[in-house]
Amino acid sequence: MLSKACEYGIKATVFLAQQSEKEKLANVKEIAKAIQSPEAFTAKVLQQLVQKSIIQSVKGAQGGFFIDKKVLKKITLMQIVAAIDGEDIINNCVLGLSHCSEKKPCPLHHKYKKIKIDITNMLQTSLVSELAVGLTQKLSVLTG
Amino acid sequence: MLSKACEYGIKATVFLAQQSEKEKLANVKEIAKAIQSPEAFTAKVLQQLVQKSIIQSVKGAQGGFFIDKKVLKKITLMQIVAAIDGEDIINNCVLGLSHCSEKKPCPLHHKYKKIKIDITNMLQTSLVSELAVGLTQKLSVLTG
DNA sequence: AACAAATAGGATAAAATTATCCGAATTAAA
DNA sequence: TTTAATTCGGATAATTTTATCCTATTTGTT
Repeated sequence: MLSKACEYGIKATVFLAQQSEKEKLANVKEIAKAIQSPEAFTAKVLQQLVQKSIIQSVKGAQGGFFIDKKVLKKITLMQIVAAIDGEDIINNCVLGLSHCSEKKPCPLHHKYKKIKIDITNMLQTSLVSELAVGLTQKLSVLTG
Repeated sequence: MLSKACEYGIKATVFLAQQSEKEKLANVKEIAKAIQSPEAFTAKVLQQLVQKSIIQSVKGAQGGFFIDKKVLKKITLMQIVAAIDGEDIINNCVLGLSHCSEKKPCPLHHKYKKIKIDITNMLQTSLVSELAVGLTQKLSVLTG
């Protein structure tokens, strides 16, 4: 469903959102520890998110990553997924047909349609900030 | 979501169901052509399905694959997915946590719960025979 | 009996994904 | 000004997935 890179990206962003609420930077080492992910690989994912302006970075000693407070409340999961995995998850046919459509549907098209819409909705309406609140309130976890 | 192998497996089985209704065998070449998949790789997938007794094979000249009429009407997509990809799609956490649960949920757990149930239902209630009927009636296609 | 058409299955190759390593650039702190 | 911490980005490696190739075996047909 989601690539490992994307899973890391989502978890890292939620963690960063939590830190940014406290006006804190977090560096790769802290992030990788918080989400139990390989450090170097996580660094690559963070780079992608910086390039797409979803998160921001500060170079040099005492540097790290953070999320701009102005945009923090508007970041959706869809933005992260699109940045890392692209929009395949929303566009692609469940059986891999290139031109699956209402007119020329694959055998599973109609049965899968609603699921795809639900996934799209989940990604588009889930705010990173909201997930971070749940984390802070210990209603959810990033590891285990 | 589904691996390529699994996509081929589902399409091949639906095609075979269609052929088996007509009491026809189909060999790898015919199947691969019908579902536009690489022949040798498709052969491997078919082998897996034979091993799990989802389809049957006839060796030697004029041989090929078919589905036993007695079980044809009972084969679900879940059986095929489980045979090829395993049950990860049903069991795994959307963010990759090993022990994601109601008690210790990942940040997306509750939002993803219903989707996972819907996917499970789709796979468990979709009969290969039913999908084959749609194909025969030209309500759906396996290629494109 | 010989041949040709098939599946079975092991070995190998190619491609994609995941992961690591290292050097350059940046910047705060000593 | 030097040093240390850090991101950036390129190169490389490991693993998994996808795909191909080849040989043995089976079996219908000639």
